[in-house]
Amino acid sequence: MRTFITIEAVSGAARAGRVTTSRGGFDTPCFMPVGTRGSVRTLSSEDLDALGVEVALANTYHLMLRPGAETIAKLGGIHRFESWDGHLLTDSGGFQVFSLQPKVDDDGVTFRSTYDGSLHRLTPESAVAVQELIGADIQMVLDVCPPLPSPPETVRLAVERTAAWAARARRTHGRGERANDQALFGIVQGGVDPELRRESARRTVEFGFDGYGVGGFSVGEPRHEMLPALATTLEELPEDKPRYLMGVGDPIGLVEAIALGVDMFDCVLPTRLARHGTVLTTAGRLQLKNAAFARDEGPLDPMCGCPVCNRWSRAYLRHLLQVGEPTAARLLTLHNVAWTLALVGRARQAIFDGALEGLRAEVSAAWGAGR
RNA sequence: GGGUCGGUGCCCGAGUGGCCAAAGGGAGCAGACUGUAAAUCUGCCGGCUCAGCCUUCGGAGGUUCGAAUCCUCCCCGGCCCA
Repeated sequence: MRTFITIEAVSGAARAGRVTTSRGGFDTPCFMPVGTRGSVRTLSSEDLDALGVEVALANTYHLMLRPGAETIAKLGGIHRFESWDGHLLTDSGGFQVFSLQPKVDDDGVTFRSTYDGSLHRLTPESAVAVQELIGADIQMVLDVCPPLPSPPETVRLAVERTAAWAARARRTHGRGERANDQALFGIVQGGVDPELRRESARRTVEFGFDGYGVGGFSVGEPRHEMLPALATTLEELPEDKPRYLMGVGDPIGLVEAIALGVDMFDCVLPTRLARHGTVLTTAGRLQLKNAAFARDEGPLDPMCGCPVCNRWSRAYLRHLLQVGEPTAARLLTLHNVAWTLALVGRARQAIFDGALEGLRAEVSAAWGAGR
């Protein structure tokens, strides 16, 4: 089946539609809460169901090390393993190229396991093979993601290698037993140079992927440098394929990118902030640890209808945080994910209603100065 | 009653003549976090009219140019003996 179709363009560049995969459809724009080991850490698959998460993201890097792709395959694949019926996207491990500072050469990457220090190798071909074994619905090609700022030649090299690796991944994909049910996304690089982005996008599109990831952002660059480069990228990506901005998840970033036409996002920010006590609200970020909330009986966000806001007070949740209860991390994660999902849902509706500008203004006002 | 070890900043706990307002934890306060090595990291944390001064290391005296550190007595704990 392995087909991806975005329904119709609505309201100029911004679109809202439905992507179809072998597991059914999901709405776009959509947000994927990111989990290190295949789940969202403090949340279970059951929680994700309850929250209405459409696509979950798992990390190839971790799964190939523990429990190992072969083990997951033996156990019937990642969906069965995690008891997750929704869509599942695996990151190729390319981000580790950036965050774990491994050795990168023309053929692939070598890195050390953060579990036991052992050496491992990932190539465009093996990354695809591992993801097929895991059984992800949507797989990402192995790419090179340099930090920003980086010298022009570094960004250039990342674009070249990513393109070469895309070609190799494309050739490899589909050879596995279940590969026909699985989609493969290419990834665009190019730093904050709009024209290099354009070039990278064009070259990636030539390989004819099922969807396109936009990587290399959210690595330290200011928003005013990201958006122009993102804009030219999107101009080159086909409108009938999902466009996936990797690693962006702050409220302004989400809404601005959606306005430019992005369909999918993933980000650790909502879950990490939650674990550290920062709460996403309609009025902006809220540092729940602040003493000011010790006796605040109100909900985290009066405008939020999530299960946490419906039941517990800021005072209680802050207390859990102060005494180090793991429940605090879980409850706040539940809220932050629900809140982010609701924001993206509002954006989706706003596109249909032609009211995206209003939402942009609202989010910009609440989250303006900070990030 | 005798012996012995000890009483340090909100708490725990280093320090045993100057480099000590006093290590290090914890707590508290504030902040960061964007394809998760991150339940992590950073800053502040006696007071003030703040490159200096004042008040602090159980209490009171004393030795010394100078003491949380040495001496004397006292108060309070732990342990051992009676």
